Amino acid sequence: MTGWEDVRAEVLRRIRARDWAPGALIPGEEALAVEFGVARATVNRALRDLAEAGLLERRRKAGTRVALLPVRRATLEIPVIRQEVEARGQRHSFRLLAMADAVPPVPVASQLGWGPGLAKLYLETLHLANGKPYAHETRWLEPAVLPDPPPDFSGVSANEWLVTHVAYATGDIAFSAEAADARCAEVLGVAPGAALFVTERTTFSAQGAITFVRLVHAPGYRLHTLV
Amino acid sequence: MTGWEDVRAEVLRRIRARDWAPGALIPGEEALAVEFGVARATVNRALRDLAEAGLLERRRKAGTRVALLPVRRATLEIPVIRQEVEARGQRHSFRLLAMADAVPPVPVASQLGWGPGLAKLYLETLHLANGKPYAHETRWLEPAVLPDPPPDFSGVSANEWLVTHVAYATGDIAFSAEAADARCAEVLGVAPGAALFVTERTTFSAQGAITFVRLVHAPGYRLHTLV
DNA sequence: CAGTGGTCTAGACCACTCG
DNA sequence: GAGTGGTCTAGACCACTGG
Repeated sequence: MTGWEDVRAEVLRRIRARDWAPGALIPGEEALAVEFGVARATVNRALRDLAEAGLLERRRKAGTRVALLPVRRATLEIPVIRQEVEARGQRHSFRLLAMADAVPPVPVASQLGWGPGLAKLYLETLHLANGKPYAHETRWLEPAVLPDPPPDFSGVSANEWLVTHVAYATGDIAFSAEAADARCAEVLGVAPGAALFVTERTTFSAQGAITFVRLVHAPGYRLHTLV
Repeated sequence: MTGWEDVRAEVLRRIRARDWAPGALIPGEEALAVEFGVARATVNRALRDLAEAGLLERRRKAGTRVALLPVRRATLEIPVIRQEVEARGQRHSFRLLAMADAVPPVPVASQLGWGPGLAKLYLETLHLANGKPYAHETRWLEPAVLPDPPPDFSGVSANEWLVTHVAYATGDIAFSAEAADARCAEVLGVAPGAALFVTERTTFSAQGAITFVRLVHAPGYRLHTLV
């Protein structure tokens, strides 16, 4: 009946009830373990969870404090586009619009740590949901990560091939709102200047930068947190 | 030398190296504990972490499998606006543009489970960074959560008051791109139709809905994940 | 129903850091 | 230096769920 989730719930209750005010030091793990009648490891698990959520601040020797200004932490799921479309009950397809060796623009190259003037693989893909434009993908890809012969990106989207073959890399994701430029407007079938949701991702492996991808979503796209 | 992070690193290496292919069953905790020469709890901690990151799928009795299409999970930090502005090295200020009792529009009321026709508190705030428009906040607030007398929202932004006084509630966050309407354009000083980044949050406590807030950010706003 | 992960315990040592 | 959280261990029981 008294598991770590119960401990977490009780601690959370005390925080909300301001039994423990923001900024205040709360009792140590040992004391709480005695009070709740559980092992210290159980208390530790509960407090660690609340700390990860941003509600507590823990430091050795200094003890555990209630966060002064709790930073909301939210988790997003970024699925493969095919999954995303199919989760909406629609049929996913895509068209490879362009594929070429080319020198990436300086901002892209510098962000990925690619030397200036080096040619990389450029891919432009239009994703469709039930045959209607869903997202416009432009991608720069380190050709060294590809096998020989390279995969057929007109049969498998680069998006999906990378996830399953160069998986589990680290990276950075940024979201913004941008006005549709001429190319996006044409491809997505919207008016130039329309407000579009943009996702930009850089992906690194231990060997270096793998890819930079920019996804411009069709109007109406919303990104949702879990819970 | 052999902690749970070492175990996680080694498991991650095997996944990346495809020693364990996507979809494949990996050895049980007991077996791995023996192999690595650690306690089962240590293996458990490592595998649980990888499962939370979306790289493994664990089910009792069925065992642990490498995720077929690893869904990228990203964590965002949503700070209080004042912190956000100050983190950029700018000075935060705000102006309370409107405050009134009013009946929220039907979509808002229904999303929050508020009965139709009930009046709530409406707040409209402009946040400034170094005196320049930063974000336009429109908020519907359950008046029952306010103390008597209510806080002075022209002195403390509702954003910040709520975080420190009704903190630690659950909720839902959505992001989208929208064209500036006349009001936003005027307040933020941009052209009507400009592409703006919009954050919408609903917040619930155990007692029910607390608030719905819509933040329209000035152009150039980018939302970034942590690593 | 049997196997796997999920959790708890009691004790221990360690790492960090505050005073 | 000493107090606090971070982690490990060995063993145990439990909960879920696949076959």
